[in-house]
Amino acid sequence: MDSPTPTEALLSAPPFEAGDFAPLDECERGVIEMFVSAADVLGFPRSLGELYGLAYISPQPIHLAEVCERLQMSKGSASQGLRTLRDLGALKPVYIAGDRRDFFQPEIKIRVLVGRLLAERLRPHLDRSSGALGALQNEADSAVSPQVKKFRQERIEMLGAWQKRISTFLPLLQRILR
Amino acid sequence: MDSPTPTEALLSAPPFEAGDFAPLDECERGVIEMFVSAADVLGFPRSLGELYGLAYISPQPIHLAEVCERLQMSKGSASQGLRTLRDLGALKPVYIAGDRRDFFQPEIKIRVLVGRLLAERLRPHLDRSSGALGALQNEADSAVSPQVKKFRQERIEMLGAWQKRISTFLPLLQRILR
DNA sequence: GCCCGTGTTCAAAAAGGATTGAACTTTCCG
DNA sequence: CGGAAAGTTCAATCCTTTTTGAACACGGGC
Repeated sequence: MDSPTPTEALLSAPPFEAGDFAPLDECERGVIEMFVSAADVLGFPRSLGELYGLAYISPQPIHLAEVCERLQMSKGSASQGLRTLRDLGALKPVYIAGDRRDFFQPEIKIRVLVGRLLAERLRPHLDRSSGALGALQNEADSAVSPQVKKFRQERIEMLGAWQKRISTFLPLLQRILR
Repeated sequence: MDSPTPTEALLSAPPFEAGDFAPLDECERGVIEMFVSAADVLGFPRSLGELYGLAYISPQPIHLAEVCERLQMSKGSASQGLRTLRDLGALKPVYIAGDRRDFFQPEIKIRVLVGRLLAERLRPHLDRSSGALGALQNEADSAVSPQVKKFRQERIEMLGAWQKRISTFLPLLQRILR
């Protein structure tokens, strides 16, 4: 597989082994780039942005072999990435009769995407810290001086207020993103 | 500075060189831990969480030497971290007459904090991608088949709608967080 | 001028994540 | 029962970010 005809070498420009899937065109690359950038903003690895981006701009459901070749990504990375996105609810499995491969379509309802994201990211943090807050209140009581004690109580109380605010804001956000 | 009396050695437990500032107590550690966790959620380095957390729970403005010793952080890290947080608007410089050191207090208005964060993180991405969207529309026009062309136009249009939605949502968020 | 306190810079080291690739499992089909 | 196709797993590797530490700048005060 290392001896393409001169014509092939010129036409199928990309210098990697030939395969069954077309290389990305300009438009696909552009869309994927935007999702990579978005993934970056959200602190997700680049590969997740690529995977979702490809799914988003693909008229047909995508599958492992396709993304490996078109995104030039290892099978391991693609497999894990697809699973992560499925667990996140960003990619939905699509059953195709008579085909053993696992196909995926993107979830495109922004409300669902954001909801899952918040549940996955923010919830755990909120839960952890709201649990810790009570203990902190007690710690503050054993402060060195009365002034410091009062200051700490205020600050910790404010922390609680922030959390409550955020907690009440999340459902509201869900409703807004309809 | 390496020969404390036996009593000192036992009382000032922590096994690092003695200094001018008290080690963190339980309460301070707990609060800082929460901000470290929050920094993690937001994708900021741990040290930024520590710095802001210490500032938040400190009745007095903090300064470089103090954070180095109390957080066991190198001068370089602390210096850069303080600057980053100042640039982000999360820490405010405090001038103290007759003292050459740079003191900082935390910004505690959540509206300001969130505003700066969005401006810093989301804006650049939104600007970049809204610029790219136009070009993508054109790319889509040169699609292979009419079906694909239509599909791509729809998807890219939806991308634009998402962005617009987010853009209009940000000012609203600002008003909600009052 | 010289020294000391304060803070910055930046090359190098360390740490932490992401990616790879090869071995492995499972399932289907002949 | 093979064997091929599809997917998973995970230790090793790679890469990016963070942190360190030492050298450097700056600014008074003596």
